[in-house]
Amino acid sequence: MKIITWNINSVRLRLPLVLRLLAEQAPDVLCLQETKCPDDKFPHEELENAGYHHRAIRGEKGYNGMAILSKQPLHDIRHLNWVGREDCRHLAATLDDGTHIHNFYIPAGGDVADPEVNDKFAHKLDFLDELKAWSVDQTDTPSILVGDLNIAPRHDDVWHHKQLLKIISHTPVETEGLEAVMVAGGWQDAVRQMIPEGQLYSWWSYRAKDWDAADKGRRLDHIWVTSPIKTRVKAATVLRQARGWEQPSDHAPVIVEM
DNA sequence: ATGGTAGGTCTCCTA
Repeated sequence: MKIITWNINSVRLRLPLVLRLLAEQAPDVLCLQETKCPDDKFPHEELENAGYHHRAIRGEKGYNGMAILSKQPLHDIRHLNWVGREDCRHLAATLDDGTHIHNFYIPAGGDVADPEVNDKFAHKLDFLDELKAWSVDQTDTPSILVGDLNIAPRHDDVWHHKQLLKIISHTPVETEGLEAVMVAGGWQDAVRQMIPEGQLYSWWSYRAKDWDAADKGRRLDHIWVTSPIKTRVKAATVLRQARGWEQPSDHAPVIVEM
């Protein structure tokens, strides 16, 4: 089984890229974030024709938005509200074999790394606290957590550790917070399980003149599994070339095979 | 220290 997570940054604008990914990679399950698409405008027909007959969607106008596209049935489609909000940052479903899939879009957190003056950063830290508390109950279930977590936890998940210590996505309070979530849930980083060494990124800013040459990336997108299924992880890849496709997302797809 | 790009929507917000 192959699962892919991708922050698509508008599923309608980039539908051709989604179809290309599905054709080239043929994942069993594709989890999208930032669809920016209300449910009544979701491009069902094209995805149905691509063979993804099972779709869970949860969108809103303009911001956020989640989707799970699958070749196999999706059961018990559900979501939780986080930090007392109803924004579309979580969507979950269960596969035939009982594996739970949780698709997340953690708040980016704004620019100033101080929760006292930056409400968006406070929101992000509150989200992490709730994720930690929720994770305690996931340890014994066969679960996969994927998504744009907007945190690059390791030194080699960013292009320059020291230069990014005060930059949101790599501040100690975030990286330690994410580590606490992993410990609480017994989550295993499936990508680093397969690629334990070296620089690895899944996001490159639109603002760079030449993202590929500069290569100032961060690993913001993740695929985790709980302990009961960690030995099933067989391969992991970041599809870096998708960042170079025509009119790309600023995120590359992250792929795990189990 | 600064400004750089992109998408959606209604003039600016979020990333």
